[in-house]
Amino acid sequence: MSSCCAELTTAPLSEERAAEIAPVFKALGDPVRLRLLSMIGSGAGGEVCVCELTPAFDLSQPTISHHLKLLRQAGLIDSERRGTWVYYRLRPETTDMLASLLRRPAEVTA
Amino acid sequence: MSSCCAELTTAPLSEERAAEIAPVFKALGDPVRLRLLSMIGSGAGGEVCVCELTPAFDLSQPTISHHLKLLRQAGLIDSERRGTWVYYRLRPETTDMLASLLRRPAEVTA
DNA sequence: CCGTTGGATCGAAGGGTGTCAATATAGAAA
DNA sequence: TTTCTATATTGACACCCTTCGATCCAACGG
Repeated sequence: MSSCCAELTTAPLSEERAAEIAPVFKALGDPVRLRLLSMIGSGAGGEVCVCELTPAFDLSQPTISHHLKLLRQAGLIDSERRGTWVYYRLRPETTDMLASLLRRPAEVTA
Repeated sequence: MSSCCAELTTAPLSEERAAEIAPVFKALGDPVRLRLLSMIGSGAGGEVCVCELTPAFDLSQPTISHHLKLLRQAGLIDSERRGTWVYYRLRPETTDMLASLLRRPAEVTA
């Protein structure tokens, strides 16, 4: 899973690589998941308890749990159970990979 | 549509901003559209003719046209008709916005 | 052991998405 | 105008996705 050098603007993506990346963007393509990810990513200590996420939305607990599962399956977050509670944290490798994919090659002094 | 400073990892996204951004990621959440975007983004002269895109896939012409429409509605590409042909080009402001949103704040010298 | 609480999973309902064949539209050429 | 070619739009179908209530599982406290 190479993650270098503005792939989007330098060469056409291979079919395989596109199939690999698309699901990650798809996971980001929902407002609830986007907010969940930003809450997790900006959480103090780098992690957030589910018990803090669920009440922040006007959605049922199973729905939030479902969205968290999708984010985890996309490789965007990780979870860890400690006692009764479950904590989620960002996986920066994944967001970094997407960011570098979208970045433009440094202005060819047009 | 502010686009500064690693919003994802610094503060929770507002409901409104999440609703604004999610559709753009959603447009990227399909392998065909990702490949289309990368072909357009890496096209010589900054633009690519539809007549070059359509035969590159094992899909019908209406299907490609549909995906291009979605990418355009998401603000990721623009189209221009010149004579019989239609040319698509990248809108870098949009991909730049996404990239900066995903970027991490420069390592707090952990 | 039992009851309670945090979280995940299941199953179903409703709306959305990707794909196609058929058709429509825009421009060039005859 | 008539015809041909390049894209876009329409309508239909199968599948997927978000959401919920109901239920299950794991961990702690009596």
